Amino acid sequence: MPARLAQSAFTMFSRHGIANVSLDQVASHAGVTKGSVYWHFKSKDELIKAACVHYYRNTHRQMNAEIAPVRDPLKRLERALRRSVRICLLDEENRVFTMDIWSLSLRDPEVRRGWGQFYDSVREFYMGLVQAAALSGQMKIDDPERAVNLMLEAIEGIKLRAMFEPQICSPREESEIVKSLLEILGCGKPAARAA
Amino acid sequence: MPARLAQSAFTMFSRHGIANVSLDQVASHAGVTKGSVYWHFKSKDELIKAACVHYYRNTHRQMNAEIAPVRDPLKRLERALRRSVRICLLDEENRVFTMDIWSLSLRDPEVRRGWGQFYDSVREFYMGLVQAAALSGQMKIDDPERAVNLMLEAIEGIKLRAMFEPQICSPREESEIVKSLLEILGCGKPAARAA
DNA sequence: CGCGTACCATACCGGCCGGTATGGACAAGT
DNA sequence: ACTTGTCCATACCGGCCGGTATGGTACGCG
Repeated sequence: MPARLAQSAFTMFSRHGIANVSLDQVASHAGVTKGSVYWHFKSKDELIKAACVHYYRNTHRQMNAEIAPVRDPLKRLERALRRSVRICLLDEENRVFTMDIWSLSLRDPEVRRGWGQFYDSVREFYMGLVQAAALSGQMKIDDPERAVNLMLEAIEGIKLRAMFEPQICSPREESEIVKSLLEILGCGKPAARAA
Repeated sequence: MPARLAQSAFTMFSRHGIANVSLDQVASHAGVTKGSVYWHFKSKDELIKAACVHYYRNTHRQMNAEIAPVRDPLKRLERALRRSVRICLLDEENRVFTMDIWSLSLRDPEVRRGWGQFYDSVREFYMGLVQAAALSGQMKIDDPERAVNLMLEAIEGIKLRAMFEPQICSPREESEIVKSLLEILGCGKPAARAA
């Protein structure tokens, strides 16, 4: 039941924003009442943190599932990137949730720490993919850590740009962006660098 | 007085977050009371939008002042980048305000539109700098628009990374980041691209 | 069967804050 | 001097929501 409440909290938070969701609504969505919420969590903040953990786990699970069926290192990297970009471009609920968590992180050190660890794990995830691709000789990269950091920064920026320029949320743009990210990683530049 | 209220609103919002600041506090900071606020603005949302406009204007003013004393195109670009990066790394109040505005943008189309126009102007600003540098032959760039977009995305990402990894907020990292951004723009790669 | 315990529903409180209603100070116009 | 309009202070309302207090139900256990 705690997991179910965390799930409901995440869903409602993602849909309407954390500040606009009361504990009554979360409880109602989970089929219980506020009394039950306060039995399992001692405050709204605790519930928010539980929703974050739910989000972290889900993200990792889906990301691993995305690259699982592919063996080729470069294709795995590209698949992961494509999924990240697609979420940034299209998943509006993801935007709502992450934005609110970022705002919260500014004032709640615990939330900030949790999200920071999540980012670390994402970085490690991509570092693994990049190094695998580099080992297989499919790409060459001078400073992997720095390149991955720069790429991750760009991904977050894309999420923001998608908010204010919905017109970039097309499959064509998606491919373009993925290509740009691969270029940051030192890969690609297939024809543009011809001159 | 409306300008003064907008200024006070921006200051308070930046310090404590929009949701945590009541109109009484804003009025008190400006030396008046809520009655005056509701005389000049018909709601808190209006005041928030006024604070945004204040922020846009200030940013443009300071940015232009930053590059004004320099003539060399490439140095102007680098100076602008350095300032943008520094704000992302160090200006915590800027983070608070922008985060809250981003969250608001998700639900208020008017706020979103305003911020989108602001971003457009920033892009134009950097496009001008990049094209000037390109015309002077100091850098060569295939697709300026695309490169500038990618760079701006990375800048926003840096603001986020600085939240969760305060250790990157050093002058040394600042220079590194500026160098990375210049590389995105097609400039630099001083020795790394030797191979 | 009595009893404690885990889990959940109901009812209620109280503070905060956006918004309003009202009145007063002060200047300008006639 | 009287009105009118601007600008601001004071007082107050009312809803929302986090949090609590309490009661009820089912189950396990001796």
